[in-house]
Amino acid sequence: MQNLTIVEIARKLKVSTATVSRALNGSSQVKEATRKKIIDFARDTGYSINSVASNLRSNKSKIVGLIVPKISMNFHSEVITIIQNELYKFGYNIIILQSNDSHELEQHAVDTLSSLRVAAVIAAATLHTTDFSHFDIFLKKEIPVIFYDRIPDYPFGGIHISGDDFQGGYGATKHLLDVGCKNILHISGPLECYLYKYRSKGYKAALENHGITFRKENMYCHELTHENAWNTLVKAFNQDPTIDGIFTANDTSAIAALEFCKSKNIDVPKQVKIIGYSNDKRTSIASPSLSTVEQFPAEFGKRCVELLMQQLSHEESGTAVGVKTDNYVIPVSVIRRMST
Amino acid sequence: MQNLTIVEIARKLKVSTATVSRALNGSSQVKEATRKKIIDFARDTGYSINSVASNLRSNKSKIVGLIVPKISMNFHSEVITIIQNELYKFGYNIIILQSNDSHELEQHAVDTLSSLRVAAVIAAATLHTTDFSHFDIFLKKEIPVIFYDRIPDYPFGGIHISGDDFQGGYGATKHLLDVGCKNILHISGPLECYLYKYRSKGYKAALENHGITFRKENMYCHELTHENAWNTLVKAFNQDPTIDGIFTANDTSAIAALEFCKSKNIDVPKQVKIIGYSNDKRTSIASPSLSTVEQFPAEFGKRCVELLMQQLSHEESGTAVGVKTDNYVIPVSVIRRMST
DNA sequence: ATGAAAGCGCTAACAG
DNA sequence: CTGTTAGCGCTTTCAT
Repeated sequence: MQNLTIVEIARKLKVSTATVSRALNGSSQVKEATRKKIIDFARDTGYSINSVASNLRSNKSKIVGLIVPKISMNFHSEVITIIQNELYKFGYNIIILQSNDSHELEQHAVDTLSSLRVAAVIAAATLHTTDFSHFDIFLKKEIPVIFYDRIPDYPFGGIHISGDDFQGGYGATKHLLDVGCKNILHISGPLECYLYKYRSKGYKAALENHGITFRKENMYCHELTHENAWNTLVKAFNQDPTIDGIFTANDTSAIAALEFCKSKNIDVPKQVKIIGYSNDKRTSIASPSLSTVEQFPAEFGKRCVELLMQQLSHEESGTAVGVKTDNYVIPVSVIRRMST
Repeated sequence: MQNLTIVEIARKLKVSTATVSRALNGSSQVKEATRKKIIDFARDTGYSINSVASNLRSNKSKIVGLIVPKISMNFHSEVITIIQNELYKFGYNIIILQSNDSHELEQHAVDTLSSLRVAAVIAAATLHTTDFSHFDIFLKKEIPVIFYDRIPDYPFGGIHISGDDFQGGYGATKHLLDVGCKNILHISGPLECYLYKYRSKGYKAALENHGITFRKENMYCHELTHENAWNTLVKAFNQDPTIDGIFTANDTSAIAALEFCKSKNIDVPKQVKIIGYSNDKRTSIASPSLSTVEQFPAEFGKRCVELLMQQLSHEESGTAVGVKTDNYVIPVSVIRRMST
């Protein structure tokens, strides 16, 4: 079946395409009778506007591009769900591209979104992105960009929304200290990544504030897979069996730590206490349930959309003065469970 | 910054737009020197093709629309990840819309994708979708449609990819019987939904094949939230404390069952054995770890893309003879863990 | 309140 | 191998 166009509607109804377009877009300057005639005809014939043509002509679209490492990551999938549902309220849709934490794919995603002429971009960079200049293309075109979670750690355009990673790291470590730990192992991700950098800074600050000297043998940095964490644990406990607390910068590693302790008959929380990061769904299921740091993904999502719509509406009203640059921090909260 | 167009490139380089277009699209009939000149210029000036214009003119796009209940559902997020990564190999991108299991939103998603003129559609319907006629619009326009997981339970166009829900239900129940259960409770989702209908059929068939009469008091159907499952468990165990096996049609309910048993000091697996469905990440973390049915989401994703590309390439070569209709079934596999 | 006409940026005959 | 030309379907002045 061929797609019906407004030209055909216009011909059938003996009006001009301009009128059809107006009626369909709810312009106030169409006679009620004419409007009804057009709307009814469109409905009955199953007319569906060609957004591609519309977007080309008007040079705007209602599509927001998302770049995320992997949508199957619990935190991101929750953020995205919220983003989409919030954006829906404003008639926007999202197109999602995954970088799989590969710089090359991220670059490609940027190119794709740029070609697609999306209205705005929301991105969580790869673990290894330290240079964000490939995002410049959006800023140059005055396309709003919002980075969340994996944000640039240096002055860069766009809006940055991060969790309070320093406070998260500080709070998690302080919690372990408060419940009696003296020798805390920290398993961190790569320090180039904003998240891990500040979580570990929080870890160090908490130690210092409690009169404990940071020892670099107690901190390991690598991609936070289950396997990596396990290997680190083997090494760390071999070197120093007196470790009595573990703070991991994600929950997968905390789960690995829990399983490691079980396998070595180390009692959790008696001998070793564990706290993770992100409040992954699995942490509350584990036994003992794992303490962790709640990041409030819904807040991230809402904040992203709120700030985006702010910019987009400014733009529409011509009030735009280039792309806004700003930083927002979402508070975190330590969740105490049975592992501490 | 204004977007550079091929018209401007053509003018600067003193060639025609056609030549620019050809060079940029890798046409073989452009002199090497000309091509290089154009490609270089485009790269240096940061030209980015306007896909919107290109799509409009050529009446095709490299975007596949996805409609899913919720991307934060473990199974779906895994399927989507695979779909996107597979599609990437063919230069396609995806635009994702969530129905939140609402019929109204699903309808809206269909409208949106239709307007966007996507190349194809991949959909997992809402829990309550029994009438799929709103998807007709794609079939009429000869846009390939692939339903997965939540597929129509009656002859309907497009390709249907489902897990082997009957065998899954059968296998799970048989497994409980094999390990000694005599009185098995089945917590199912709404039977209008393909998935649950066939899982429960499998449950019944397994009972019968083992000489056990199905009793309708042992089967409850409702949306499978943690809370609903909990309420059902309270009711069921009040009525019949001799239940010694529980087969839930999703993992959230299995987790609820496990927690329920713990709260009532019912030993799992000694007094009651539990098996869920989907191999959610949480099931292997639970303690005792939960048996479940693996659905191989990666297979779903790969199959979707494989079949899609088949159709899309047919279409391209003009071999299309309407939209293909077919059914594919992905095998499942019972995973035995400590809960049984 | 409506119509005529121009054109968004690109592709694809067709011609040379 | 390259250029000319005609739109894709829609929105948007500018008239009337």
